[in-house]
Amino acid sequence: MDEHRDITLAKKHIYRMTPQRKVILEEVRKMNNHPSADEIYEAVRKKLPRISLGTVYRNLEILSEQGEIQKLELTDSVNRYDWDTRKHYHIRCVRCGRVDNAPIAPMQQLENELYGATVFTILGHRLEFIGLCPECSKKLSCLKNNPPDK
Amino acid sequence: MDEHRDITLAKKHIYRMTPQRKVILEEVRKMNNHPSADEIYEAVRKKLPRISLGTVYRNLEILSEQGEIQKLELTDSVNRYDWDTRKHYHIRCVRCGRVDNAPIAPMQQLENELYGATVFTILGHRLEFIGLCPECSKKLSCLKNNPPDK
DNA sequence: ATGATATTGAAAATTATTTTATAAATGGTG
DNA sequence: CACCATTTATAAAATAATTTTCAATATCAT
Repeated sequence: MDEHRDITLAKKHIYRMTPQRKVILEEVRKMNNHPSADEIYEAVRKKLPRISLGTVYRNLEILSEQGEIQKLELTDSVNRYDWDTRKHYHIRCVRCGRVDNAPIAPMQQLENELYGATVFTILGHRLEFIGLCPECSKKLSCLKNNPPDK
Repeated sequence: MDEHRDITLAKKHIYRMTPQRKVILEEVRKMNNHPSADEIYEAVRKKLPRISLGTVYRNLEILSEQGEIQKLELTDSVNRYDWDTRKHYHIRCVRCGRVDNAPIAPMQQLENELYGATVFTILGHRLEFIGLCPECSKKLSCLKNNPPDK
């Protein structure tokens, strides 16, 4: 409900490097599939069995705030995380949720097109492609020839 | 967690026109500010005081499935609804959540650029601009000259 | 009017995420 | 090294948006 940003100009938090934070970062950097917090939790648990999910969430937030990782807020129910902090777009499978990078260069000029045409001050944009991964495409075309309900 | 789409080819539901559904549609058509389910609920309640929030959610889903309205899944915690079902982009204020239409034409050719460059079958794309509405811009520039914490 | 089934209201369930409280760990300083 | 102000971890509870359940109607093609 209240998702308004914190606008205080308070002094920056000084973060400490903890074993938990280090392992979380290492694990995210090993994952190439844009994992969710829960998937990262499961991976980290193998190294630190007593870690709590809350710690994972908190550290993912801190790490993305620090620019160590990128938080992907896709039009999906779950947020995903990416070790690659460079600007790039994504493509998401509507059926299974798989997320790949979209091989297309970021288009900053999109924002320029709005200049003067809106009363808003533009800060950025978000572009996400929706599609079907090869596996789901295949399953769906099978279903089409052979519907499950006769 | 399980947000995979229903892929059954079962026979289409036959929807009935209820007073509730009709009032919900009428109210959304009156609103120009991309209202959330809760805002629609409040508006509808003035006409039908005994309606439940669940009914509003259920009908908004049905109405958007039927193409009577458009469901906007922005990178916001709440979904919004739009009486205008034509393809268009939006710009959202990061601070207060206000959503305006983005005065820029839909770019279908964006999807073509991915053709052959990804293993996905492209179904669509989503483009959302992030910014500050005039009111929030003003408040922020005041804060800059006069920070709340000395 | 009748009957099959879609729909409602109210409440409970779900899901992802955030917050709280208490205890423990960290790292700069004397 | 010991002290100490914080930051952080854990576990559990809280939150918030949305969905589901279920028993009681309402709808509409026949």
